[in-house]
Amino acid sequence: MIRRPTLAVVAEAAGVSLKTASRVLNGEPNVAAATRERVQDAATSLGFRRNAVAADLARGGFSRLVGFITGDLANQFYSALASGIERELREHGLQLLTASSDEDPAREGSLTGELLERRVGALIVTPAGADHSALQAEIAAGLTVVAVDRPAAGMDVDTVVIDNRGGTRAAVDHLLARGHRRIAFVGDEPHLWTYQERSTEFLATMRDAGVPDAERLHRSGAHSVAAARDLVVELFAAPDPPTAVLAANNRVTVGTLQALRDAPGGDDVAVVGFDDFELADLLGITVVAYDAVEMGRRAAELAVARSADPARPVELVVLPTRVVARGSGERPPR
Amino acid sequence: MIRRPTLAVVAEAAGVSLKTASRVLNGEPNVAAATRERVQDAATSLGFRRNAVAADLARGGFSRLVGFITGDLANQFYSALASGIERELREHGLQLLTASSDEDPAREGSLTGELLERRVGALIVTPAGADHSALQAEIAAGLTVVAVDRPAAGMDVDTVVIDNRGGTRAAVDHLLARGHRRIAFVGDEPHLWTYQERSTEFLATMRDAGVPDAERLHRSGAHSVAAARDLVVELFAAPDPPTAVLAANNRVTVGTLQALRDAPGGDDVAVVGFDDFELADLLGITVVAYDAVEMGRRAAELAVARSADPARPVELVVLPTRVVARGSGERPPR
DNA sequence: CTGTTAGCGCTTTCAA
DNA sequence: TTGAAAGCGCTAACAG
Repeated sequence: MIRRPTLAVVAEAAGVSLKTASRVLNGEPNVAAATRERVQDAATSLGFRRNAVAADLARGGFSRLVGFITGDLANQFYSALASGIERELREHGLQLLTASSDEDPAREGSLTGELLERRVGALIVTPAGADHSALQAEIAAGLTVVAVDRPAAGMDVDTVVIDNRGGTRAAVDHLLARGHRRIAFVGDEPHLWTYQERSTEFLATMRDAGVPDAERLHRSGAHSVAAARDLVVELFAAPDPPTAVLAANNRVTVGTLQALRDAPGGDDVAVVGFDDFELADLLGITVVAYDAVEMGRRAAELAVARSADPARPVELVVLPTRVVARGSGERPPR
Repeated sequence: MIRRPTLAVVAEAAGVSLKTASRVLNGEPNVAAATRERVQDAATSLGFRRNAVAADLARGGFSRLVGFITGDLANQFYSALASGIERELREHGLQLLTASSDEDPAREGSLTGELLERRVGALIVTPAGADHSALQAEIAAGLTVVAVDRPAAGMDVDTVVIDNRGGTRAAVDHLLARGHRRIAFVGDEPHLWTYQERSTEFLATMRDAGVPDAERLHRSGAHSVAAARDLVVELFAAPDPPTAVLAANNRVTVGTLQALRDAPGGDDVAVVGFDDFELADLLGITVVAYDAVEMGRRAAELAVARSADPARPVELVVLPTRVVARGSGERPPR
């Protein structure tokens, strides 16, 4: 492997000291124009490329990298986050280091370790585990941590989430306004924070509307499309079935649609799904939508802000949601 | 910001030399068990965390980072690639640095530069631009480059692609076998390599089947869902319309479905789409599918292999595709 | 089995 | 406006 020219080589070629070359290549002021030009020429002709590894080491402290630890990069939602994060970081000359935890808390821990070894200046996390005590120590040592999509249990860090409660309430109101009373709620695993928010608000909204016994049509545990489908099939096999379904996330929505497609009269059931998805438009599915890319961008923004000013107050950003009516949610009760 | 303990501090606390501490913490052999334990204890009690930045610099050459430059991380397909890459890299103790080019060649260039400054050991690229001459010099300097999804024009590097031609032929044969002759092809921008492969093979397969004038129903330029929809509407407004459509990628497939939904008799038209997508199953769309995560994994594998042995012959990996019949592609011609 | 001595390529005082 | 010298925290010979 061919050696790359170092700053020293460039300096020598330009007939200046190492420091002067450094000044020029970093765009620092106080260099004579002629000198500047000489250095620049030498650098380009030698094919010089600064070594960011060495630069970060010499500067001490943190590297110009930011880590993002997430459940599964292949997941539409997380990759939208990553995209927003990366874009914002780039504006600030930072680079993004991504790592997938597969939603496994143990793995989340080891990934955190690896990123810390790389001396990331900030860590953006979609917290999977419940115990982040290890991170606490790091925060004390000056590490910036930002939680995105859900809060980090027991940690007082900057956080970006969407308005889960408001979105849920809007969705339920949307259905109530069209005359539905027997509205089913189908949610993911109960230990998930987003589930809890949505579930709680569903029940509260129903109660506020004076609908008794909303729990009867309230289900959880639909972590996969298949599980959601089964749950919905079951709901419609029972007496006094729902006339509308609020699917608490996009996987549940798909499962619900599968179940309704095969059920007699399934076409008449109103459906509102939480989370937008690519073909919801084509399928005419009414959803509670929000901007995941923006969510990532805001998280990165917070990370940058805190790195710059560690003393600033901890911030909680709540992004809005909106109901996008596409047909499925506007059907009247049978 | 609190200072982190360095190796020297750990060594001192354990009463050994710096090098011995280094040996223990890197799991190198030839250390007495007692010493090992002493060092390990000191490290944990001090909360030591090795500095990968310093380690990489000391080792010289490349860092243990691999860069991935891609069109748009928010895109389902690219994020699947990223996911596969990241997983494979982790197996080898490497970390992934991602960057989105927005399919802009200029941006691709500057991102390349930034990653090179970080001294990435390899660069995995979905080449957007046509001119990679800058990269050529880097390859000569020992950089490993792997192209994924499409070849890098004019560069002789390891490459992972899918069998675009085989997939196209299989799709066309699938339709021909059901009696279709008036088969339309709707493709993306003609300058895209994948378009060219699919387009060419479509025409060749039609010719081989003895279908004259296949060009009549052959269209390109559908870079967005809307453009695809318009193109399909147009095809069906003309006399002697197709009885089947081969949509050359998933965006085109969606546009095609939108157009057919609104067209009289659109339900009878057979549709096969290139690229699988999340709800194809629910919608009953027959597609040419392949494994994007695996594609990423293979690319990372090649990157690792070449870094280990720069002299190995350049490899071209062609991943298989398969037709997944779900209904839309099995309709007979009217 | 363990330690000593040089750097890696850059930034950063502090002088000149 | 420019330069000299001292590290950043670690690895890598090479000795003992």
